[in-house]
Formats: sequence, C-alpha cells, structure tokens
Amino acid sequence: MLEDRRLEVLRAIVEDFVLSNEPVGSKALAERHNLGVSPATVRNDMSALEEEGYITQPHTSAGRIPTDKGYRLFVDRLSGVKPLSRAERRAIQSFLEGAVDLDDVVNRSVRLLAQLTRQVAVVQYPTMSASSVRHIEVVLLSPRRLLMVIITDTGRVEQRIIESLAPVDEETVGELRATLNCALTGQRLADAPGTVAALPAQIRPELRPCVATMAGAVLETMVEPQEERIAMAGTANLTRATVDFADSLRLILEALEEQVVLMKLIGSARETGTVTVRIGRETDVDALRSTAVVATGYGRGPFALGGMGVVGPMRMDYPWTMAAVRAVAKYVGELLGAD
Amino acid sequence: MLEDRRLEVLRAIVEDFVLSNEPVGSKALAERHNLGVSPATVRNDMSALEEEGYITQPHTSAGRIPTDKGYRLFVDRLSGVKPLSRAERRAIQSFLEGAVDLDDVVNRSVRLLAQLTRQVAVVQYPTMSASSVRHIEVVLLSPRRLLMVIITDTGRVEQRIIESLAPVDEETVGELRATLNCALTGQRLADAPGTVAALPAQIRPELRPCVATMAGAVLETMVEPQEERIAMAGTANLTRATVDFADSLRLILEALEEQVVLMKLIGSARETGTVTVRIGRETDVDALRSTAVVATGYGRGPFALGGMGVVGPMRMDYPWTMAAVRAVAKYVGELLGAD
DNA sequence: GCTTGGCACTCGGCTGCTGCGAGTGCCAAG
DNA sequence: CTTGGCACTCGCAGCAGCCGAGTGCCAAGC
Repeated sequence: MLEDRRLEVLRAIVEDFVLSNEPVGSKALAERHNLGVSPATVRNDMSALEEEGYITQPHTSAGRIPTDKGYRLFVDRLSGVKPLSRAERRAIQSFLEGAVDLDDVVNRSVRLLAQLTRQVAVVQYPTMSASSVRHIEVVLLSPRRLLMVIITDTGRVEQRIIESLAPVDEETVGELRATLNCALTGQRLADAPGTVAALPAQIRPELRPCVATMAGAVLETMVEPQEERIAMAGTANLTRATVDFADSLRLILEALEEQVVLMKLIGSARETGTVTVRIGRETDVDALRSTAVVATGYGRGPFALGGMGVVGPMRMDYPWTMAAVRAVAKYVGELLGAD
Repeated sequence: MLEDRRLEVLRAIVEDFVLSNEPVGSKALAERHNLGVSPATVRNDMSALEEEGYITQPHTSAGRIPTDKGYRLFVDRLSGVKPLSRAERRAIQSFLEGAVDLDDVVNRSVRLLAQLTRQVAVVQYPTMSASSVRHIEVVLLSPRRLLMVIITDTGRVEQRIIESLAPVDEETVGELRATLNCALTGQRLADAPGTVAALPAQIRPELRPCVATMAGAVLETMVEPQEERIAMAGTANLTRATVDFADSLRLILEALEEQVVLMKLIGSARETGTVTVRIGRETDVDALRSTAVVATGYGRGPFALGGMGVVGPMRMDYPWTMAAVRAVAKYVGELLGAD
C-alpha cells in the first residue's frame, strides 16, 4: 500500500520529467496526478525514493529527476507498452511496402523509425549467418581472377574476388559453379562450415587449390561479422534534447559513428525476441552514459535477421518508443520473411 | 600597390579569423603580420574593404570578420593550395590500400577525409553511367521471378528482381544470360540505351516480353541517378565549430541527411575536374548558408566516377582542405581505375 | 595624397549585488 | 502515517557599473 504509492510517485516523476524536462517538485506532483495526498506526504515518499537511489536532485532545493535506476524500475514494472493506433500501423505498413529492394527496405525502415520516435534510429542489415544461400554465381574476370557472388534468400548479395593460382577457363568455371551450388544452395550459412570443409574432396584434383581458396572466401564472407553494415538516420534529433547534451553531443556522435559500438548495442538485442532497453551506463559505452538504447531483433522468430533500434536521451517516452520499435521491426520482419 | 595591400589585409583577416574564431582588429593585425604600416592605416583599408562588402563587423566596436564575398575572393585570388607533406601522402595511400572491396574503399575514403580535414566528409559511390558492364548474371529464383545482377568494372554490383509474365526454365535463363552479356559486356552504361532498345528484336519472339522487361530494368537501374548512394562520416566534427552553429546545427544535420541535397552539392563538382568551393549561400541550400562545401570528382579524367568532398564552417582552412580533398580524390581514383 | 598618432566614443561582456520563488527538511499536531 | 506550518537553501533573472578592445575622425607629417 505504502509501497504502492511510492511507485506511483516514481511513475509520476518519470512521466512529468519526460514531458517537461524540468526537475519535478512535490507540489506540482500532488496537484497534477490526483494522488489524493498532500505535498508533504509526497515529500516523504520522495525522500525515501531518493534514499533508495531511484531519484536525485540536481542541486539542493530543486525538484527531483529520475536516476538510471529509477528509469530502469519504471521500464521494468511501471510502464506498459502503448499500443500504436490503427492509423499509425497502417502508415508504417504503407511506407515500407513501397520498397523495391533490400537497400530500400533498410533505408526506409531507418528513416521511418527516426521520424516516428524522433530519435536516432539504427538498423542492421540482415546478417548472412541467419539466412540461407539461394544461389552462388561464379564469373570469370580474367584467366586468374574470379568473381564469386553469393545471393541469399533475404535478397542480400555478397561479392568476393578470388585470385586463382592456376589459370581457369569458362568450362571450369561452369564446373565450379555447379559444384558450389549443388553443395550449398538451401544451406543455412550458419551450418555451412562443415559442408564447405568437405568441398575440395569432391572435385578433380587440379581444381582443389582453387576450390580451397573459394571455400576459405565463403567462410570468411559468412563468418566475419565485422563487416556487417548498418544504416543510421535522425542524428539531427540529438540536438532536440539540447541543453544537458550540448557538451556530450560530440562524444555521442563520435560513438555512433563507430560501427563496432553500434553493432554491440543493436546486435545484442536481436536474439532476445523482445524489445530490450539499455539505460545510461547499462550501454557499457561511456559516451552514451546519458542516453538510452531501445532495440529489438527483426525477422522470423528465433532466427533474427538483424537488429534495429533507437538511441535517445534517457529522458524519453519509453512506452511509446518501445511500441514504435516493436511495430517497425514486426513489419520489416514480415516484409523480408515473405520475400 | 594600395590595392595590393588591401588584399593583403583581407588575407590576413581571413587567416587570423580561421585560426582564432574571433573578430580581428586593426592593432593585432598590424602587429602579427608585419605589414609595415600602422594600425591606423590598416583601419583605413578595413574601412574600404567593408565598404566593398568583403568584411563586416558583428557589432560596432568589435573586430572584423570576412563575409561570403570575402572568403570567395580569398579562395579565388589569395590562397594557393598547400601541398601535402610526403608523410601525409603516404599515410593516405597506405590507409586506402588496405581496402578489400568497393564498399570498403568508399568507407575508408570517407573516414579518412573526415579525419584529415576534421569536417563532415561525403563520398558518392561510383556511378554506373560512368563505368562499363563487366558481366550480367541472371538467376532463376522461381518460375516467374528472375534476379538480374549487373557487375561493373569498378566492382559495383547492382541487383534487380524481374517478374516474368510467362514462366521460364533454366535453359531459357542461360539463353537470356548469353544474349545480355553478348550485347552489353564492355559497354559504357551511358552508351547502353541504344543497345538495350535493340535487344528484344534479337531474341526469339516468345521471350520478347521478358527481355523487354529486363531491358527496362537495366535502363532504370542505370539511368536512375536518384538512388545513388553516398557515404558520410565525421558529423561529430560539426560540433567543433560550436558557438555560432549551436542553433543551426540541427538544420545542418537535417540537410545532410537529405540524399538529394548532398547529391546536388557533391555531384555538381564531379565533372569540373578540379576542386570547387561553394561558400555560404552559394550552396543554394538555406540550412547550409553558414557552411562551405569543398568538393571534387574522382576517377579517370573526364569520366568522373563520382564526387567527394567535405562540408564545414565557412571559417575553414581552405588551402589545406582543398589539398586534402584533392589528394584523397586522386588516390581513390587511381585505386578504382586500376581495379 | 597617403600615412600616422592622438583622442573621444561605442558597446559587448564580466562582476557583483539583490530580490524572488520554487522546493526542501523538519517538526509538532491531528 | 498524514498533514500544515515554517525556516532555510540556492539557482536564476535583472540591474548597475566598470573595463577594454576596437572604431572613426582629425590634424599634423612625410
């Protein structure tokens, strides 16, 4: 009962602060959220909440603002996920439906997400290891150079130039193409290593070094999660949360240009199957200690194709943001799954 | 003579202001650049320069700062291009040499440029219409869906899904592949429209609708300059030129996320064959009226593959920036040309 | 006729002061 | 446990005053 009201007070503080960006005081709180108690009572509760580390005051005799811990509690226990309106869902769908290819899907998604949430949006391109091979193409560029193109069922195209030790002719290329496709088409890339390792043995001896090289390249292309691409949009939104950001803005932008950092933030959310929130220091990135990351995976069930999410100030409308991220992820997943 | 000294004064003002970011006064000017005249004389010159619109004072009784027009004169007549040191050239080269594919080249270039100039860097992906077809691949996805992959000699890979009205089999695909390659390999994409138009006539009648669709797709893919991709890096550098930017930062970031705007800025420079500078309102983008754009084309001579450049505050070290842009463009051009 | 030193004037920015008000903590009474 | 009262804190806005960099103008000098 008492405990309940305290949580209610915390929720009220978070909600008011998100709205106004100003420390919220006991009086305003008691008035605006009909809590049925006096400001003095609220003050007692606030005192307790501060004691426990959920809120803090920026300076003596100012209102309170939530701490990382406070936001965390809010997200975990106090907020549902605002469902999007039917019109919003339709808007998302129709905006994404116009996409003509993979690049377009990703670009549209990231822009949509940025616009919707008014935050910085990040979308990871579908990862190969979660998709399967649809076709492998081998093209002769010159007698000693081959271009290998791997096409996946998500429409992603990965290319690689292979230098061959021995010169090869068109006929041999056909042979290689047939062998590779026969062995790999339909394979999940994640399962491929074994199959790939067995490849050289299946082919006539003089081609083995060449196939070995290609096998290596296939593996490298697939396993290498380093080179995964991401799209970002809405960095302009960072300036919205102006004041307290001002100094750190530069650091945040720098961190966001580090692919590695982003991949860790977004990538770690993709397997969970639900929207995850990292608040402040939970991001494990020092420059982002005043921000929060809301991310999720997209794509069919356990085999997430990639991750997407937004980065914004800790002071953000979590229920709405989580709903938006979830909705966009759902539609993108459907779009790519059906493709 | 008199005219000469005035220009010297303008140059000194630009150089000092770029360095200090503070309005520069007559006294400091006379001291720091041994002009051989007294502050009073400098004041007279400054007065004249202001009359002519090359400099202005932010408020009465402050020093002068250059106007758009002043920077323009400086760039046109007063500044050479600082040559890069040998070490710098080597650094550029070795950084770019490590690139493994086209994506990597572009990404490295844009990062390099951003780091070098400490500005926002933009690199346009090589445009197809300036390159030639190396190979066209056709893959059967399902009886009515074909994937066409166009590979250019710059290593760019463009993909397109074709819906066929009539079902096609593997054999037909082979035929299509042969026909397309025979007609188009080695063609400059810019020259292709005619060849493409003639294609349907060369093939047996029942395939004509299909080929027509593909021909349309080829043209669309090539001619469409809309979808050209660009890479950007170093947005964090915008915060460096803090104060006067503060309010407009948001607008600038927003403008830079508009592909169309960027393409116009960078693209227009690619054909000139030299480094071009757009200062302030010359950019024709309102949000960028307090910035300058230094851009150039890269790639062999008249057939520029694409454009690259940087966006920064008007108050920028033009000689150095121009040198850096030129150098990076040169190396990238060589790298892609030799590929 | 250009250059120069002198001089009065302007004005933005810094410093220090004051008053206001929002918000707190504590306490004693209900 | 809740509530009203009360003294206290402290950030902030507003104002005055000073300082100094920088200017424009003018009369004397080369």
